[in-house]
Amino acid sequence: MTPAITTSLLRIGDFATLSRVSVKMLRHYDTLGLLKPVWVDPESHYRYYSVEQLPRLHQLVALKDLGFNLAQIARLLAGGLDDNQILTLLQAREAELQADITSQQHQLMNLRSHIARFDIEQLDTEQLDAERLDVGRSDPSLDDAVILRGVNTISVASLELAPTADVSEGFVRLESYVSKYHARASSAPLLRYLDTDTLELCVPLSRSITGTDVIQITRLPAIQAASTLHQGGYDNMAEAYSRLTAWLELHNYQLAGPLREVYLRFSAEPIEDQLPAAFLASTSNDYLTELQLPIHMLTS
Amino acid sequence: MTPAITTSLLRIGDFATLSRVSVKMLRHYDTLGLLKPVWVDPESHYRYYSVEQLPRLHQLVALKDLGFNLAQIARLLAGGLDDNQILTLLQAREAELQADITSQQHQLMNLRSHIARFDIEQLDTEQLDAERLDVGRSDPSLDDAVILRGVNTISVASLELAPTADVSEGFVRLESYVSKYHARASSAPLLRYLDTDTLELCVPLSRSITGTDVIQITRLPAIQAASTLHQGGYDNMAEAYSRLTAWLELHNYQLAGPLREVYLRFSAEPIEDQLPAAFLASTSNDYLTELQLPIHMLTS
DNA sequence: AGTTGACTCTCCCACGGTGGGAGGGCTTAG
DNA sequence: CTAAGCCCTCCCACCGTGGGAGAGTCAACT
Repeated sequence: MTPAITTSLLRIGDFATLSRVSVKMLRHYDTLGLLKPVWVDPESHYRYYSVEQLPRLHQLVALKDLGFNLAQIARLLAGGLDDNQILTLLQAREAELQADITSQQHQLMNLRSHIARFDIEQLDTEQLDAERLDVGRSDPSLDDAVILRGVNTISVASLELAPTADVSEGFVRLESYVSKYHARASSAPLLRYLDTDTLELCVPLSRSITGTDVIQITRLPAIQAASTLHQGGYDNMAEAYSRLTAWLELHNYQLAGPLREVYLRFSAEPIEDQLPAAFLASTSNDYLTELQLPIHMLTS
Repeated sequence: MTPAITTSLLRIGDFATLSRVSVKMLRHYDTLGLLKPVWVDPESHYRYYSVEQLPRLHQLVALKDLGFNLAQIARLLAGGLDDNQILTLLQAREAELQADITSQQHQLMNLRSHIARFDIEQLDTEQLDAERLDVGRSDPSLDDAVILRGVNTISVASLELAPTADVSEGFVRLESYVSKYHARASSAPLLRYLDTDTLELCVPLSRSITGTDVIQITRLPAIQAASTLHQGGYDNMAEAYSRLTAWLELHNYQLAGPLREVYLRFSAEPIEDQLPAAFLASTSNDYLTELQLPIHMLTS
């Protein structure tokens, strides 16, 4: 009983049929060195495979189905990795996949709240036909002025003030303090409404510096925020605020932190003229302010 | 109070800073017609944007975050779609996303069962060191011979037999019946163990034909299957079977239907010689059989 | 032995969203 | 007027997959 298995050679098409992997891909795996044919005719360059290669190919496909890319599969199939290394790769992939799923679930919830909004509008339609004909109406699908966006953590120098205090004087103090250290990051200054009798002015930092009694160095947390823009002077921002709160209710989100006003374009005080020019506006018509309302997504 | 808003024009870099979208992408959106600058200098070709364009850009980004591609976004932003059309698009995207998530969750469970297997092995290692040194051992990460794969529905002509009956005679009957109709699909014939005293022989069909009293035309359901290959004659397939069942236990899956034997390479009876040559083997050493064990994934 | 049809070879291109870089023009502050 | 920093267009790369052109090869049937 010698195990004299003399398997016949398969041409690439037959091997493709057997393995249910396309000819194109087999050739690709060959050039990548993932699965070389057992024999290649030196004259015709025809690739010849053997059934013994099916298990390896199936491993390859299985790894692909786990979401590894071909480079990673090459490393895994090459062997020479001990169990711990393999385990690490698997776990890394697990974490990645986990993260992907979470982010897609967020997408899905987001999408559903948009769809829900349509359903509400359709109900309205039935009841409020008369009114609607007059009103005309903005495009309902594309939240005209409010968007949901992620905001990263920001290192800032901050200063707390009473609501009655002079805000721009506070910013001047902050900017001049930060500029002494040459630590000004080139992003927009902002303000947070910590509670009804505290404002917090923030100026982004490019590196860590030390604070003072009143000027604190902190990191603002990353948030998901409902965001809207207000263009023009600061006297009429009520509209933007009501847009935000209406959106919040409609989409069924919950407040998750202090509101932020981000000053995207504004008038520079003399002391602030080291700021990136992109942020400077010449007239109050050009002022641009982003309102960010931090939210939790309700896991419905 | 005329609304004479005369906004200044922004160069692409400033607009990119404000919108947090890269310059590259702004140019790309321009060429795709998704967001044209309000003005382009005809001499220098410099693009000039206005802050009024930010809301549109933010809509664009929001849609991108919902997973729409740029072509779809173009359609959505172009306007001219009524509510129902938009709703349809949103729902289509919802379904797609839902499907993606499901498939990724399958991936994740699959991945976890591989990881779990490692943990088990590491436990074994502590307890069974002595033995293991002798045994040598196959690579544990890449289930050497068993893979998990999806199998699509297959239209087949089928014939039920008792386990004692002559299988190859049954296949001859099936193949000759099917070939009369020229309805043979070019994939491998298979057998299902319906219960302890019924075998079902199946021959894939390329189109629907009518059956007879004993030859039935059906569709095999799509399954997830643990799959392994057996090479050689049919007298010693026990090893392959035990591989499968061991794998099943190890990975904590549940049986979800009758086992299938797929005859990937075998000896052709004369009557069957219309079969694709890829399936024909000349010696029993070249026989190739795939065992498919349909499984449910346990939602752990 | 030659023809024919099916198969295979290599090489190039495309997708989509994003970024890198080269080579050259434009603007604006000093 | 110069230098630095913008901006322009055009090309290339990623990654996994497939399409197609043009040429060569194999096997089966006259």
